[in-house]
Amino acid sequence: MVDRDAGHDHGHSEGGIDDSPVCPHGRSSGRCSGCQVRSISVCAALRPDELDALADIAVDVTFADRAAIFQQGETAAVVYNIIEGTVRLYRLLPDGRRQILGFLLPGDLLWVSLSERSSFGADAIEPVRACRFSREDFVALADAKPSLLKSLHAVATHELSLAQDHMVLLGRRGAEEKVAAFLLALRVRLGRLGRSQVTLPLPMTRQDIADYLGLTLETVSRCVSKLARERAILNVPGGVRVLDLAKLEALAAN
Amino acid sequence: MVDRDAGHDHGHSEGGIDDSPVCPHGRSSGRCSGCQVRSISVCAALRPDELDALADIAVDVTFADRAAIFQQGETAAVVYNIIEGTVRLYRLLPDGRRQILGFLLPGDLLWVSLSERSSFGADAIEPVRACRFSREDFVALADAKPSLLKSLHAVATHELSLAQDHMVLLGRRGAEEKVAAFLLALRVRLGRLGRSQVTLPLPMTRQDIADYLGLTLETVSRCVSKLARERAILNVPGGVRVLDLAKLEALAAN
DNA sequence: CGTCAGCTTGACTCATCTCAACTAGGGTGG
DNA sequence: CCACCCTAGTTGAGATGAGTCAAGCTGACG
Repeated sequence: MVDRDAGHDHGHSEGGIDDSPVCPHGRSSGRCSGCQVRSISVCAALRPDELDALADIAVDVTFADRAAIFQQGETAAVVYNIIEGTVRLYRLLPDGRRQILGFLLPGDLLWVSLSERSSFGADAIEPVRACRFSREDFVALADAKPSLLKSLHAVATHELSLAQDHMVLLGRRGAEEKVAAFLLALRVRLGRLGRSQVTLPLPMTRQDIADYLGLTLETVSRCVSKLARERAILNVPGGVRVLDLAKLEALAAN
Repeated sequence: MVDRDAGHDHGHSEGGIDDSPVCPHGRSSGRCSGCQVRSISVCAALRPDELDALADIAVDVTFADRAAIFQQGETAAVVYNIIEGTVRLYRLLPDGRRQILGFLLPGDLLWVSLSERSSFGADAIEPVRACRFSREDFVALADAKPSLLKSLHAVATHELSLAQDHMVLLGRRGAEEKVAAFLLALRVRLGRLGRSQVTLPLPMTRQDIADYLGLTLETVSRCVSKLARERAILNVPGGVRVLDLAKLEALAAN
């Protein structure tokens, strides 16, 4: 439990590389409207003119693989909308134990609990492109556009529901069940993004999965091997292929 | 894992006993403003005139000890504001395993994830008094009063943060640590309600605590006994007295 | 070609679960 | 009023799932 996944030690690199506006000083129309994740993110709630207002306060940023987006305890007054790549959210205990709270995929919103210091950290686990808003701008826009605020609320409610799923998983499921449920949930989310339902990319390490599921990396590895041995999945480089969906679903027990 | 806590079998009793408005057909002024939990609930965000609007759509209801407030899967189009008593929120797996998602205390908001079918159930674990709103009324009011909507959003954000605490607890803490952390968190919440910080009432059963912490009731019992043996707490009927706060905090390790 | 991070696998340990017996308090009905 | 029952809680002894420690594998990269 001590020299666990040194990934976040790469931190402080403040991965922002490209900090220029999407289309510097350009006209707004069409910027957000061409966004590939708009239809599945908060922005979907906005009318075209509101979208332009949003585009005016948006900055396109990228983070390198393993870059820290922000750290637990930091007061980051920003909101990100993930466009591409995967982000892990985590919370650290004082003694170094880590719990991964969730993985963010394109279309997901990453907000630092408005104005307080963040209770969690976030880093990129593959190259990430995101849309950044300053907290003030974003809040001002939300104040002005009730539809955005309602949409935000819907997002928060949805996240709460995901958090509840996660609690059940952590508190009341066995190791094998956890792994199966994790893969199935990922499958569904990728499906909603229009990605393959069969070959699941796993950009996170075993340690990440373990910290997400409340297990050790060895246990995760053993469970994955077991699933592969039983021909429920097939290990492929960088991910996993679902061979027997029904068997996986039976193992996940819901 | 089969005949666990039969409490929710008492269900379907639909505990609503007193369904009459707070002050039937009466004038509104002063109803909500005299509410003992107003200052700590969503309602705190409202101006006096808005409070009157709220009072007009509020219905005072009570639930008997062990009564189901609503059940998982049910489409309950309501929002409750807890005034008195304790409520447990739970989620059931198909095979009967239960995870308690949280305990609601006076001032907490109980909403059924607006308009969808509820992914969790709720029941009273002692006599409960609550303020009920129909979903439509509540949403309409939130639409009309942005301050209420923002307040709601703040509540959701706060709950998300609590859920994250809970995930860390479930995924990365040992049994003793879990029990200590549970007692400390309860202490803080009761403190905010102006209740004793020393004698903590525990209206929930050991099984409830176990299902909240992801343990078995025997393990909870053993941990409580151990804490008592070490003079960190003292078992008193219906609850627990905190003897050595520092020791408890050390055990909870945060 | 050597190194290193990520992953796998095995052997053993240990925390927690399971099963079971027992105690205490409260309510009920004969 | 007492005998009984029922729920909640406690405690012990033994079983077991997951953790720990350790060795070895593999592919990427300098």
